[in-house]
Amino acid sequence: MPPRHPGDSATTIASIHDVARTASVSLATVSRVLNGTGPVRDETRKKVLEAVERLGYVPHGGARSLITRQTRTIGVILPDIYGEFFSELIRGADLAARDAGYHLLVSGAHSNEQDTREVLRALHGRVDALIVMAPVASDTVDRALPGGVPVVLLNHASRDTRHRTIRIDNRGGARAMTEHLLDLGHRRIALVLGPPDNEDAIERRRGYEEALSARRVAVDPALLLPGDFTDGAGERAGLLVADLDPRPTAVFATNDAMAIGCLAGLRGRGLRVPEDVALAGFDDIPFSRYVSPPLTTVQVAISELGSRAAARVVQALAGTAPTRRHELLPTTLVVRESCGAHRPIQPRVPPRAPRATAGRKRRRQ
Amino acid sequence: MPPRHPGDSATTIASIHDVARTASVSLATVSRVLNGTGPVRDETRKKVLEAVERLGYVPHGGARSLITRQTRTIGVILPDIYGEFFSELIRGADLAARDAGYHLLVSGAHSNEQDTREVLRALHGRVDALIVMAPVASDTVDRALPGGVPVVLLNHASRDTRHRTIRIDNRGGARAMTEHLLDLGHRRIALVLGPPDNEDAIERRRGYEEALSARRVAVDPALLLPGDFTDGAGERAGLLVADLDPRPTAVFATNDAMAIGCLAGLRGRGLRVPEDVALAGFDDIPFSRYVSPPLTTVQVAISELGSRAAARVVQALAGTAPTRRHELLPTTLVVRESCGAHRPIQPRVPPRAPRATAGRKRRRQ
DNA sequence: TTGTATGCGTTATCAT
DNA sequence: ATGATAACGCATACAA
Repeated sequence: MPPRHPGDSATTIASIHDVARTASVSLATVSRVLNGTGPVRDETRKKVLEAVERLGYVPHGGARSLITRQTRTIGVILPDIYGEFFSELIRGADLAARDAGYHLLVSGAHSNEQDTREVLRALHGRVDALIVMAPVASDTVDRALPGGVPVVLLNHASRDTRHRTIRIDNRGGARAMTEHLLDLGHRRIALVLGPPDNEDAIERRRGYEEALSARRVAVDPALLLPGDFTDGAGERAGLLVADLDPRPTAVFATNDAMAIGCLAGLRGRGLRVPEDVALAGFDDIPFSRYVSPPLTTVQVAISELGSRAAARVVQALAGTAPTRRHELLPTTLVVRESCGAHRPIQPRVPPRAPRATAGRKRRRQ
Repeated sequence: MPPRHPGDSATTIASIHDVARTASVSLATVSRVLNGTGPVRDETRKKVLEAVERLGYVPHGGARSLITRQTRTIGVILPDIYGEFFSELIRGADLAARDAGYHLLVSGAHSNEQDTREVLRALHGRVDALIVMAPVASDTVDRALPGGVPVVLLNHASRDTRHRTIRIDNRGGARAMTEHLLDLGHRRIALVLGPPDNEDAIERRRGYEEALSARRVAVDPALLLPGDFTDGAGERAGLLVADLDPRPTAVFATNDAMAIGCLAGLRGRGLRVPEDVALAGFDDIPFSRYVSPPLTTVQVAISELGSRAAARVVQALAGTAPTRRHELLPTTLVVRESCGAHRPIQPRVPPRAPRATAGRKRRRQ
């Protein structure tokens, strides 16, 4: 072997063969030392370790996974929505995955099924399990995936899939919020909708309708405002609400981004929140407590959704604890001030109770 | 081969061998058909494709990458900070990576070097290139990585590394903001610091100090408030500012999360923004325009940071366009209302200009 | 146009 | 305690 140039070292990668040759032992011995399998004499071990150090040897994960038949990687497929939500989801999943010694292979932004299917195929042999949030049919997953790969579907529409699913209790949360507004005396409650084909949006709307029906309040189609989960749509909805006649006394935006946009829209029309119009959101993103007035919303433990998903596939991989297939993640009503339930704090006057602005939480379900 | 049970299909995965046998051709032919390499008779191709379909065969990415020596995957290593920032970064990187036919393998939350090093090692053979944002020494990367892997360091401290780097112009942005506040007549400008060991935080502070020095304004240590990039720290800083004597006339928080928290803190002490204290942030997260008053801040094109990073490693992989090693991403001053530059909008009175609330942007550098 | 044989870097099986 | 060798699933140089 010719002597290496300084710059060469960057391009020459040592394999287990090189280590074996340098240490004058066999491949098997090197492997044993590195993986702690089988007995090795202390002296031999030292020789091997020295060679490893000298050569800067790092095992090739790809080759290893070919024979061990596991990649220690979990694939995550996400739809194309951005913002707080996904960073939290990935964060939660990464934490749980790392705890179990797994990596995360994320792939986002998939609009159509065809696209998603290709990504699924490309992932075969690169991941041990999958967390899928994209809006794909359950059997599409089966088709694209060559079996044996545990899958957990996040917020998936159909309940009758054989795959594991975890869903946020969107309906229950929306129901709780609507009931809360009804309790405050509101009867004309506008709802800012999400994307028509979005499962979360559909469920939240359903919860709203259920709550109204249960109280014998008619669902007025004129109060159903279009939206798409972006703040821009919320702002437009706010303007619409201001012009509605008779004007709704409350607005329930099906996510916080729209609620915050809506606040700007209402303000733009000179309306005060909550004095003129009560406002509520959904998600409890971190900044919802910093808008003024602080936003009443439904808390969703997003990072927990991610971590539970990861935990589920990991335990499926380990073959332990065959928990029930379908899981529902509860939500929490967070009452702040935008709905008018609390007396709004007066500027320049200390609040009556020290922590009066803090969200009071009520567990649901 | 025994007949498969319906349930079996999920556990039995077909390999290229099975396809070859089913189609009565050789392995090579199947490979040729699937990869479009070499000539194949139409009839043979049809046979193979049929077999593929019937067996539900999906190529094994891991095995393939072993021989082709490329995984078509880019590793992303992130530090442990959460929120808007990373979702944007990953989003940008994923978009650019997908465009070039690459996947993203993300791994977050690495506190110490030791931890990071192990992750780096584990990634060998699973990724073709790396985007590293963790606070890790440049030569640690070299050590843990077995060479040949293109790396781009994000917001890395030392400029003298041989690795590619992309840095946000934190210093320039902070300088611009400080100058802006000075232009508005402020002389006592408090600075809410970030984590002491965070490179972005350090650079932002430096920009602040440079701007003051350039104008012959002394840097008062009493105006340097501790922080850690969280909204909680910002809130505490807000309380501190209110109690300072003499009170600063402006507060520059080194990120938006702290600025927003600071707003709450100032409010808690009955101070108005911008009338009593001007306020400015850094990052221009989406919600900074929705707080009231809308936040004056420095815009950072985060998703572009991600996409450029991905683009850089992709082009390094392709061996094209050896762009210069170190890149600086410019920032933009976004003047809204929290700094008092605009006349605050009067509630219930239409603003004088129709778009008076919109942020006015000024390019920098 | 197609098939055979070799190797990618590793672990696992069986000897020794 | 250690070594030789066969897989793992695929691509490819070479032969036919």
